[in-house]
Amino acid sequence: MVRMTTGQGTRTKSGGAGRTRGRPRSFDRATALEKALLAFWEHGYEATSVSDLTRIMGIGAPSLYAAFGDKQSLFDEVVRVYSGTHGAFGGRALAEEPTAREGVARMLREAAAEYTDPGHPHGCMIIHAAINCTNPEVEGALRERRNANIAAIESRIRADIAAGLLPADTDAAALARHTGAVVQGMSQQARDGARREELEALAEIAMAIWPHD
Amino acid sequence: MVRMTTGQGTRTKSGGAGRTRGRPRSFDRATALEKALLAFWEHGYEATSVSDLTRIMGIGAPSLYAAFGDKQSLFDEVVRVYSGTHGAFGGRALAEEPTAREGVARMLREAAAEYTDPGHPHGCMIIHAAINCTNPEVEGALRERRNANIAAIESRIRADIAAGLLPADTDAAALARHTGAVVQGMSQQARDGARREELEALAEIAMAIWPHD
DNA sequence: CTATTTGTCTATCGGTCGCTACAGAAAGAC
DNA sequence: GTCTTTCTGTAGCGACCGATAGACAAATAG
Repeated sequence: MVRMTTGQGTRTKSGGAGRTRGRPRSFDRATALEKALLAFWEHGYEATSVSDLTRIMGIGAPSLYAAFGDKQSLFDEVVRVYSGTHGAFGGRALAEEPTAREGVARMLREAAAEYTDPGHPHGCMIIHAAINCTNPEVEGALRERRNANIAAIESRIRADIAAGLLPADTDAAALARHTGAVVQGMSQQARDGARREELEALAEIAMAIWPHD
Repeated sequence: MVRMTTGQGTRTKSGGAGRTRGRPRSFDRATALEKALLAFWEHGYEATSVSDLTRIMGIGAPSLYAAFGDKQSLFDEVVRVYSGTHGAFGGRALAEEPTAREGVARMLREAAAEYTDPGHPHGCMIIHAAINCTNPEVEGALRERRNANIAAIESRIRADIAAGLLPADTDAAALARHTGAVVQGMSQQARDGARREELEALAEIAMAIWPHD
């Protein structure tokens, strides 16, 4: 296998002038990271081997370890990238819509589209990438992110209760858990082959539990 | 490690009189199968190694392979046992309650209890044991069971529509998918540490989408 | 140029995976 | 008793796991 030897990789931290010292990296770090993201998303943390990663990223194992640390720190970085891109629609919806109800409605609508997008693996990586995992740190990190997402929904609902937009006796925790469960179930069903319209119909039904207009 | 040598294992197929020929099995097959079930339930198919299994089941690897075939057929048998015991509450609820609504309500109520039972691993084995799995047969087998469960809910709803117990324009497929999503989300949250009362509150909210009494 | 620094390549490490060959042990058949 | 059948324990198979040592390549610094 012939690979490029004329290094034209991106300069990290090059503030315009100063190039780094030694031999330049022969691959684009961000591109390789995106490849790793897709692999982890599709197969999960443990089912994606370092050998899979080096093949998909197009680099050798020593390059991977030099650029990203070990497999676990590569995965950590992938999770951070995912949370800021494909996984950010929920937080955006809650932050940008005027009410919790509209925020959740948009979250579910966008989840139906995102989780079935043919351009990338189906479902949510945070929900599925470390389910059957022998590494408790990796498993726990994603669990905390899932619970944090539910807590964010609950917090948004509490804000609406405080603002008088929802009845004072609303069970914010249970309502948030319900929303989280619907999202998690939608992700599972997207992985199991559900189509976008099916998830949209599911989401619409789920919204019926909210106070109607 | 000293193990029993006086064979008193169960006689398979012994119709009362005729014992089988050679050396009797030194362990109880059903008990060992139950141990394997708990291990697979807790850690999933791939994250449970044959070495884990032999240690937990208290037998050597050759005994395991002689009694159960390979790892995959042991798992298949575990799944069948699970579906007939811990995983049977949903089908029972749908079959025994007079309406789909009451069936689903009972299903969700029992799921909250079952998924958080401290006597065994949390959540549903069918939903979680083969998520990050390199074996497509195992992964596909559980996916088919999940989709079959949703189809069973849909079928029960359609029966109520035909009987006039639900409005004729009810979207049975979407309603069934919603129920399935709630169950799957409850299972995930049970794994993530949710308590029984929290899941019960979640389930109660989910029931609000049905026509009220 | 040489010296230094950093990345890539080949080849491999020790460990674990699922699985099994083989010899011996424990039962019934005779 | 001996013969046959079946199960058990040891010991190890080839394949893959995550990770790295060491030699070489490609850049800058002087």
